Amino acid sequence: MSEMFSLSPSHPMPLYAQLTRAIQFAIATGRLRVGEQLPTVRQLAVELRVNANTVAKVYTELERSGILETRRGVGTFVSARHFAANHHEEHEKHLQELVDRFVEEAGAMGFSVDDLLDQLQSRRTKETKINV
Amino acid sequence: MSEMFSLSPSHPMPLYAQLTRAIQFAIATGRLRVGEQLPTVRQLAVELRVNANTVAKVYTELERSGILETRRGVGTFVSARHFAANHHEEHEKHLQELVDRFVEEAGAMGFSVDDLLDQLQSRRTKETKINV
DNA sequence: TTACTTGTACTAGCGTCGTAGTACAACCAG
DNA sequence: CTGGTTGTACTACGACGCTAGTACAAGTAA
Repeated sequence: MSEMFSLSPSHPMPLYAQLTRAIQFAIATGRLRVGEQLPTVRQLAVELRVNANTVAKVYTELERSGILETRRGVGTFVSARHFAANHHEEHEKHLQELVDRFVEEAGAMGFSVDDLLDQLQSRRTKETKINV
Repeated sequence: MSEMFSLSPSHPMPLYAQLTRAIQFAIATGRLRVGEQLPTVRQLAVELRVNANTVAKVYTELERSGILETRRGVGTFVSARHFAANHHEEHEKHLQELVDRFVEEAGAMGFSVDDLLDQLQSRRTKETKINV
């Protein structure tokens, strides 16, 4: 494990957000598997040259989302619960919220839902998306 | 013109952003037509109980985007240039950027483009969207 | 030119957010 | 129990963004 994740302090996106995304992405793409242990808060903090609290906040937040599971004195792990049966409902809800925001923003710019559909359609055929 | 726009100071979205959206939306829906004059910076500031500078910044920004046109000593108007022939390319570019962000965010959450398409599809049939 | 309108530039204050520092609490292994 | 690990709570500082205040510049109309 040379470098688990990588952050750019100069990037406008805050460190904690970058790390959150990185972890979610790693799980979604299978680079982190269910049950697997993540680096220690301090360990990852040193590696990323970041305060331990920043890492801890990310872990806490992801635990709240049900993605991670943490045991004091042991470590933090990729949760199995998140991938259980009832997970679908929650996940679906997130998707709905995301699309809500998206449609709203697009509307303010004068785009219709159909415009968005067209754009997305062209992407579907053009690119080969990473499959989880 | 009782109240051109309305803002919520308590809303987390900053005033300038609210106003920007409101103006864009008014133009997109035809409530403000090409060539029409907008309220004066100070006039609108008083009406919205906001500093004149806040309104001015919004006007300036929208002028940069080519949506408005301002003439000193006269006022600010809805630009015709923005709706010219070459406007389409630029507008299309904005749409692409928006969709880029969208797909990226969704990807981080583990959603595929097809998932997004499904969600959007259901919205298209469910709601009757405002047509510009 | 002069009076009055318009938008603009500069500055300061305030709040919020992100991050780091430090000290604490829970847990495991011996 | 004891030493060392783990995550956690609290606090404070710095930076940035948003808004307001004030003074200025450019244009119009008489």
